[in-house]
Amino acid sequence: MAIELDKVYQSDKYEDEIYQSWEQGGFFNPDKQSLSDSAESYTIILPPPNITDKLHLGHAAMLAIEDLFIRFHRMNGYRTLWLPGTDHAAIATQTAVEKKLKKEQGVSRHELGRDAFLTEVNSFVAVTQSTIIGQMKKMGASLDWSRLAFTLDDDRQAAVREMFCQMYEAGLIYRGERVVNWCPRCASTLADDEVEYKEQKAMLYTFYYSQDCPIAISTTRPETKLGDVAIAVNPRDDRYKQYINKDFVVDFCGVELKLKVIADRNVEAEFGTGALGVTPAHSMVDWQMAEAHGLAVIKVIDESAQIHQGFGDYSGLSTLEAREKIVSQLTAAGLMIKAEEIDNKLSVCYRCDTAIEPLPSKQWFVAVDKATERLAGKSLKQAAAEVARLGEIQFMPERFTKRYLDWMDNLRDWCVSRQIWFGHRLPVWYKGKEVFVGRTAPAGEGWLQDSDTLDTWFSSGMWTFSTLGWPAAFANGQKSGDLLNFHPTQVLETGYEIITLWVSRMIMMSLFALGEAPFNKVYLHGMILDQHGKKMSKSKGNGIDPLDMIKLYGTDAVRLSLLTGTTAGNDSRISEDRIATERNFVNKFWNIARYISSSPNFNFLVADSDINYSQLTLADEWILNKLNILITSTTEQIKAYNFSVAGEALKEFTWNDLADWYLEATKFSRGSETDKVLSFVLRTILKLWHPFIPFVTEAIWRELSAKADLIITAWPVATSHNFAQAANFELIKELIVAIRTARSENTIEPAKKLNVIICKNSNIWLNEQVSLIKSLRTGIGELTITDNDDLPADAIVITAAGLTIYLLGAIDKDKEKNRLSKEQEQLIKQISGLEARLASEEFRSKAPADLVAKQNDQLSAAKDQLAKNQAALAKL
RNA sequence: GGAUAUGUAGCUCAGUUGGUUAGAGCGCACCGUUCACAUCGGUGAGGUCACAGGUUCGAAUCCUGUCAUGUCCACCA
Repeated sequence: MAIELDKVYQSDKYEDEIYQSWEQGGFFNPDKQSLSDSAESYTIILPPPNITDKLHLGHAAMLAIEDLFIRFHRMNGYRTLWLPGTDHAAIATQTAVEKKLKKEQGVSRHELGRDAFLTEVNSFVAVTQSTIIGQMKKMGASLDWSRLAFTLDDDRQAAVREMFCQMYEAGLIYRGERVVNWCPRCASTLADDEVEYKEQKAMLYTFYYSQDCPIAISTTRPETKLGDVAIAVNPRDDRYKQYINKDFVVDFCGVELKLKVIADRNVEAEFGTGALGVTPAHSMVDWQMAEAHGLAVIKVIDESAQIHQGFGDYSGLSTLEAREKIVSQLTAAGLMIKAEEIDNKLSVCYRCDTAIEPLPSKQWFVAVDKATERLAGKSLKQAAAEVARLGEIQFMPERFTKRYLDWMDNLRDWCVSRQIWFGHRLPVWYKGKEVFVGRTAPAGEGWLQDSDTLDTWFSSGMWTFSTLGWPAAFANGQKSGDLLNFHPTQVLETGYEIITLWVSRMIMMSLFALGEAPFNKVYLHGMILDQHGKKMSKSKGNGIDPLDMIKLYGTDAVRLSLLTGTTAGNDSRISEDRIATERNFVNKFWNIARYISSSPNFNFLVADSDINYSQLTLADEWILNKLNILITSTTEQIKAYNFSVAGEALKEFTWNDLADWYLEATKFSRGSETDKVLSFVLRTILKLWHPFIPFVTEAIWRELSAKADLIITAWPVATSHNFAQAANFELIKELIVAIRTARSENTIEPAKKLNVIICKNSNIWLNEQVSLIKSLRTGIGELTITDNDDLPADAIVITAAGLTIYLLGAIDKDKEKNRLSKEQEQLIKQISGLEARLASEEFRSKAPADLVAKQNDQLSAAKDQLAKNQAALAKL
């Protein structure tokens, strides 16, 4: 029976309702699916978005890609879990709330106090979190909300404490002093990744420490020289070889320094004087040199960026004041050789842009180089590198393996303590000199918990298993429950920019906690850029809000624009035009369904086996054959993560093959099975398209069928039937295209119909196809089929599909002449090229045989064509 | 400085292990339709595949170098 659909697909009429019914149907939850016990698992843990802000197009792309993988596997019968969550993003969130409080209430976090401030943060988080979840649902993400997690909720807090204690017990977490990146404004250490560099001009001073020291040094920070313990030179620098290992005691602006001359490869002979004053307390490199050479560490600058006690007049001065004072003293004493302006990169805090002070400080570290029994005698670093080297974890695209390994090999101990309030508080308590590390507070009076919190990546590093019930689900080395069913996960899909920050930490922590990698594959997507290739950002105002686009064009259009035209690891550009184009496709798809379902004999529930293959028309065979190939290629491409290629092929089929050819053909040549074929094709492409554009496919499915829920319908399988007649429809197509082309290339009076005579020499010729050719937008008036070669001299002759076609009508002969001679030129060029190649002995001996044969055929075809062309030209 | 990627039509991008005359979408021009489609369909114009060498019977594809752009890492004392 015929079904009436709206003329235009209205996304807002369907999307929310469909999402709700999916959710209520429990289709996102693997526990609620009827699956055989042997069903393989397919798990993706969603990279948790920061709760600081609403989602942007990058998130939308991530959701679209992962949802595609998930829906595909769900339809293929996997025990499919996609687990949602959000990240507390410690520093980022704290800063956001601090700014908000300052702006709205004019108070700082210190004025509020820790508890009151955290209450503020938590209410902020509650709001943003629900916003983000709402956005994910708008994107159609089929996430299992029953397992929703937050990196700072109770379960995750318990897991983090457990992890910290286990690592401590294994000797991998220690408290130590090291030069850390200290932000004096945030009063916090920063990880190396959180430091940014800013180009600026700086003064480079070159001077002698004192009259007694023969080596001059250069520095931009003379005030730190109060803490120097050595002078480093390049071992190959002849100027200084004689001084290596000598000690100097100098009076540097009133402060006594003991300086040892050391040789170190890291010193560049070309820079400055080629000699470097070593200040272990206030420079990362210097710290490493000091460690390597067993030198003392003298702290000059304190946490508020002032000169420390014990430096006489300098104590209490700001770094800048101290610098000016030292410079003027050196100048006065005649020790200053020169002061020049140079380009310099200043390290600044990524949150507040304040200059970083490298400072020695007591911090908690994860030892990455220490061998442990938990990792069979390997260190975290070794174990994490090994899984990538052995291919247990594969990066897509592969080139990122190298980036991962390079970074991993150079990894230093990971400083995990942060001096901020929002986050996982360290499970560490102090009483005097005593230190206690434990899952709960120690018994007894007087214990004070460490006020620091953990680096946000510590908790997100545990994300794949802390969300699946660890540690409770991991007793005596045995996994149970979700952890058993869903870990390791199959694929981590994320942006390439956080390989080092996040991916590496997840690998280390999973190896430590469970002895297994957290995932098998890492699929890396590129960044979403604007149409000019620039990063989208709020300050530039070039951002596109996915929700705005969804409102205007529908979720499916947004998804499709993010899923096609991309390749793994490469950035992609997106514009509103792109999304509008995809909306047009979605609407086209809807109208295909509308057309098919409007047939009086329409029956959506026809089974594959209902189609009688012996009753098919050429067009029926052709489309079924195309569809069969499409099923196979789509399945393979998605399995290989080439979803963009799969999407392009689906679009090609749907728009060009199905809509432009098959549907048009059915208007003029309808076989007895055509209605069944139409239903079958529609049903199949709805399934194939569903992972890409879930809403419109489900909407059509529901409108046409009593049975709901395309989302859990089985993925189509190709048939082994051989559609022998399919190729003959290709010939008809070719013929029609040739007539259309000839018509469009020649000037024809608009009202005039073309009369066409086809010279028959093929056995595929069927009467039913004649009407097809006549009607299919070719503008043909009369069509004659004849065996007679004796045809009108003034006709225009074209050939296609092995037939000779005569066009009669008001045709511009000059244009036709022009066209024919142009064609002739091309043919001659082609023939000479082919002849030259085929004449070459080497080509015939070395090229594959089928290629040679193919090109031979081609040559004779081209020669035939040329003869016909010349004959036609002669007639004109 | 090291690494990595990119450079293909006016624009956005495909191009799998080397193999006919290098493709798609958008835009543009022309023709045809108004019969499922805020239309739709067809045809066409436009490319020294960044540049220069090399390997090969054959190179957009492999190798070397150069240039441009992007990104990451390290360092800048």
